[in-house]
Amino acid sequence: MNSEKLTYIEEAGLAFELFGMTRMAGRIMGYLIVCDKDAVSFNELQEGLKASKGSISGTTKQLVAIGFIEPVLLPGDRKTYYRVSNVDVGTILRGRVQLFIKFATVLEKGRNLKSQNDRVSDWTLEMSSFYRWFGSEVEQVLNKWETEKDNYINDRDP
Amino acid sequence: MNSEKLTYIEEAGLAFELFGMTRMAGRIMGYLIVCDKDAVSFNELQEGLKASKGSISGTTKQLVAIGFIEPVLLPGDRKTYYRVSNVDVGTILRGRVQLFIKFATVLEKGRNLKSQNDRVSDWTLEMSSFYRWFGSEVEQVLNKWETEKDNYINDRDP
DNA sequence: CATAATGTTCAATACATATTGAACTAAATG
DNA sequence: CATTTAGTTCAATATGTATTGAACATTATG
Repeated sequence: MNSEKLTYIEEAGLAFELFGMTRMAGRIMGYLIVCDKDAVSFNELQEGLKASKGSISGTTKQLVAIGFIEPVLLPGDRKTYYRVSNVDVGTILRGRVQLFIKFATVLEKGRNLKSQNDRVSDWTLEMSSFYRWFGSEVEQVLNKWETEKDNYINDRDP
Repeated sequence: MNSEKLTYIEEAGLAFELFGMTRMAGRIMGYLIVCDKDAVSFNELQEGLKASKGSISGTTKQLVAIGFIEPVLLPGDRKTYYRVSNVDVGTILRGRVQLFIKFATVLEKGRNLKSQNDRVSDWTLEMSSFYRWFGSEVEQVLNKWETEKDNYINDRDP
C-alpha cells in the first residue's frame, strides 16, 4: 500500500464524516476500494488501518447493516473477508430524500403550533410540500437513469 | 410561550442536528417559527432559549451566513432582530446535491489510484456518473416545481 | 485437553466541538 | 464624562461519541 493510497484512505474518512458516517467507516471503504483485492480479511483491515479490533468489528457491522459492504466467507477458511457492495445509487439517494422530507416536515410541524398564519407559515408549508413532491420526482429520475445511464458512464479504458 | 411550543423547539434542535447543523441553530429556527412574531430580538432569543449570549451570537451569525435567517433593523432602535428568511427550497437542495457529488467523487477518486479496473471500479464510476447527472436533472425538476407548485401546496385555510 | 485463531463486547479513554460565562468593545444616552 | 445598552470574543467547560484495549466467547487444530 503506497503512501498515495494511505493519504487517500484518510481523505475517504473525512468524506464519510461529511456524509454523516464515521471516519473509520470511510477508512474501511477507502481501503477496500484502493487495495486491488476482491475481498479483504478482518485482520488485514486491522493491520492496514492500524486500528483496534473493536473498532474494526463495530464499524464493519455498521457498514454491513447499511449495505455499503458485505461479508465474504470461503469454504475451509475461518476468517471473514469484506468487500464493497454494489449498493444501488437509488437506495442511497432515497435514504437522503427521506431525511429531507423529515427535516421539512419538522419545520412545517411548527406551523401547526402557531396561532396565526403568516409569512413563516407560508414558507414552512412550501418547504414540506416541495420535498414531499420532490420525493416522487426522484423516482421518475431514477427510472430515467436506468434507461439512459449507458450514455453517461464513460470508462477511462473503453 | 406554552409548553407544547417549548417541546417543539427542542425537537427542531434535534432535526437540525440530523441535518448536520447544531442543536442551538435548530432551537433558534424553532423559536422564530412558533413565536408568532415577525422578528425577534437577540435578547428575547437569549431569554426564551435560556442560552448564553455567546451561543446566540455565534449561532445567529452562522444562520445568517447560510441564509436561514436574516437580521432586521429598525430605525431608532439599537437592537438587532432576526427572522426566518424565505430561503429558496432550490438553494437548500443544490447545496445537498453538491455534497452528494463531492461524496461520490471521492469514491471515484479511489478508482484512479487502483492498478487495475475491477468490480469496485465500475461501481465508483457509476456512483460519480449518476450523481453528476442527477445534479443537472435536479435543475429541471426545480423549474418544473416553479411552474406547477400551485397544484401541490394546499393551505389549511384556503 | 491445551493451544491458537478469529472475532465480540464493553468499560475506559481520547477527542472534537457545542456551549458557557466573564471580560471586552462600541455606541448611545443622560 | 459616566453609565447603560447591545453584542462580540475567546478561553474554559461540558457533552457526546468514536476509538481503544483488555477480557471474554467460540471454534478449530494438533
